[in-house]
Amino acid sequence: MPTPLPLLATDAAACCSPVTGGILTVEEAERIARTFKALGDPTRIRLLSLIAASEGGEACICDLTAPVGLSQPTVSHHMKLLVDAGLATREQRGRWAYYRVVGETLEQASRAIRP
Amino acid sequence: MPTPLPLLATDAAACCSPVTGGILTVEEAERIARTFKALGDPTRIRLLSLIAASEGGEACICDLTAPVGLSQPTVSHHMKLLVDAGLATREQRGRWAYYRVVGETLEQASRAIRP
DNA sequence: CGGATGCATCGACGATTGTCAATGTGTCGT
DNA sequence: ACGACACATTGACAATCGTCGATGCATCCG
Repeated sequence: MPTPLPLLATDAAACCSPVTGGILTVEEAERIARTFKALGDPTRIRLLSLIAASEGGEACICDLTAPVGLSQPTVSHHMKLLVDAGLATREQRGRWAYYRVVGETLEQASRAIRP
Repeated sequence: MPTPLPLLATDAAACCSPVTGGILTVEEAERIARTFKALGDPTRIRLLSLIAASEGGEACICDLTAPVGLSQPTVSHHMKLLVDAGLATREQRGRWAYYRVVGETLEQASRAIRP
């Protein structure tokens, strides 16, 4: 079977014009800025890094509070922002909430500022 | 000659660990977040896009105020932030201040979040 | 059932941000 | 030299943000 349907392989790439690829509309600029705003805090950058480096690529809040040195509510707050921005996912399993990094969103953001 | 000295060919790449490439130090996270903070505003995203799309890849404040629909001091303020973040350069020529996008910084930021 | 655990939400606080009008600074043309 | 121009800086304001302690809401275990 010869790789049947590439089809929308470059889907994520086609969806968004890069910053340096022509004048962006206000809506496009707002969408792009929303993602980078979520990335514009050292604690959140650190949280993404910690989750990505965790076993199985996932971590719960209890694994994250100590490394970042902040209170549990604050970490929960940051994780909510990351989830809202599409940079992380949340999955409740029993008492714990497991977070994962969404590579697709990171790649999309990365592509948006590739010069 | 068998590709004599690659050496520092990947210099810009080697300078900064990516977010998903291991646990970042606080300093690295702060450096990365500083850049994305500057990119986390729709007006600034739009300004970069406008400058990059301008003739010669440069633009003065007077070219930018009308498209973004903000006052001249506000545009000056945003451009100062972009320059401070290393995302733009400023060159005074006569009465005008010409701004350009710094592709290297964009690429570095892009690389930092490549999953 | 009852206590303990993991997390989210709420309310509050100081700090930062985006915006503007007014003003200051340097440069050009007449 | 003087007015006009392009831009930066200042001061002020409302809005947003990052943080915490206190509290609420599930879920698990004995």
